[in-house]
Amino acid sequence: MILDSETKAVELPEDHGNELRLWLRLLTCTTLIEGEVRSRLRERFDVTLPRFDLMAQLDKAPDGMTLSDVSKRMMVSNGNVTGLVERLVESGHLDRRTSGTDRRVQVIRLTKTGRAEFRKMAAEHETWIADLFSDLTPKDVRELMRLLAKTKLSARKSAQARGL
Amino acid sequence: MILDSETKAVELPEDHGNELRLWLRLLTCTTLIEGEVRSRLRERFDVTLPRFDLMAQLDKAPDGMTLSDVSKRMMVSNGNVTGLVERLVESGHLDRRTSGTDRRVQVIRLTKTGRAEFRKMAAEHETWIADLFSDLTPKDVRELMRLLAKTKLSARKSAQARGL
DNA sequence: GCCAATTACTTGAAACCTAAACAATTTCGA
DNA sequence: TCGAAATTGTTTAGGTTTCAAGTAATTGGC
Repeated sequence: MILDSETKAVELPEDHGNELRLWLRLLTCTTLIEGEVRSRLRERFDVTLPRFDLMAQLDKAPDGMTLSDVSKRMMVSNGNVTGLVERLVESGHLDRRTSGTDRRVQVIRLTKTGRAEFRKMAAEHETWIADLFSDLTPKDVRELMRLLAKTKLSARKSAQARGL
Repeated sequence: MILDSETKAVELPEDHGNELRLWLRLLTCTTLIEGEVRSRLRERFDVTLPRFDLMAQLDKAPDGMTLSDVSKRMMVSNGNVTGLVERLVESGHLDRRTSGTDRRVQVIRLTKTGRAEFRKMAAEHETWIADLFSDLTPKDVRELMRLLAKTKLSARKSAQARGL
């Protein structure tokens, strides 16, 4: 099948080992940090990471969010959010009500208790993250931000291209 | 409580916003790519990501691995591996036997079928990854590798420090 | 040789997660 | 205005995941 190595009109198995190694390293970093945060959250506040993440989204939206918004922001499935919200309403951290203008829509927001509790956790959480990244110089951080932004765009583009 | 802003012998709430934003971006990238890989694996080969990951570990170890090895490498809990292996043995992808020298130890390896199937998936998987990262230049890739290596060390150190 | 500590793995409960099918509601074109 | 299409959220089934507690086997100090 290899007929023309000049014009590249053939299917040579190119070497993508570097990209693969990069992906594995990216995954390792994330898993490592995520696991550490997860275990500290449980140990210190007896809360799970998904709950913390959901509350973090809501803390940034004083007027509340719809379940779809949350689902998109957190990049998790609809059904997942339903269950997560269910448990957080149950525990008194979230308030949930049907939208006045669209009866399909559920608007959720943090309760007073939920917000206070989250703020306490968030403050400590931020120091954990700073500590986990503490060997990086400010320049490293800037450079990583830049390269990850580029990565994000690249991945989104590729995912988008497949979607159609 | 703030008495001495010169010697820094006080607890000022420092700003770690940049590290936090970096972490969120890192998480976004990983989630994005992982979700894409997950959905392509399902669509193309009807296999889940955890199964693919486990098989990938075993493909690199022709003589097999113990469950503990797998658990450490994949950074998941022991109990998780037990169930995962269970299902892969059931489906004929894995072979599992008790070690001859230590009857607590289970050694697992890919079956012939399992290996063949994995190799097919892996080849395609590699092109997906290359595509997802395709907007990065070789220099970007090198630079990311370097910075992520540094990040990994930093995080490991911080996690280690807490562990004792 | 004995027994306490460690190691390897399994089990069980609860939570998390996805994909797919579904019901309710809204939107919008003809 | 009517009805098809799209949107929002729930439900269901099947996996994945953690943590904690438990069992079995080995190791090492005495």
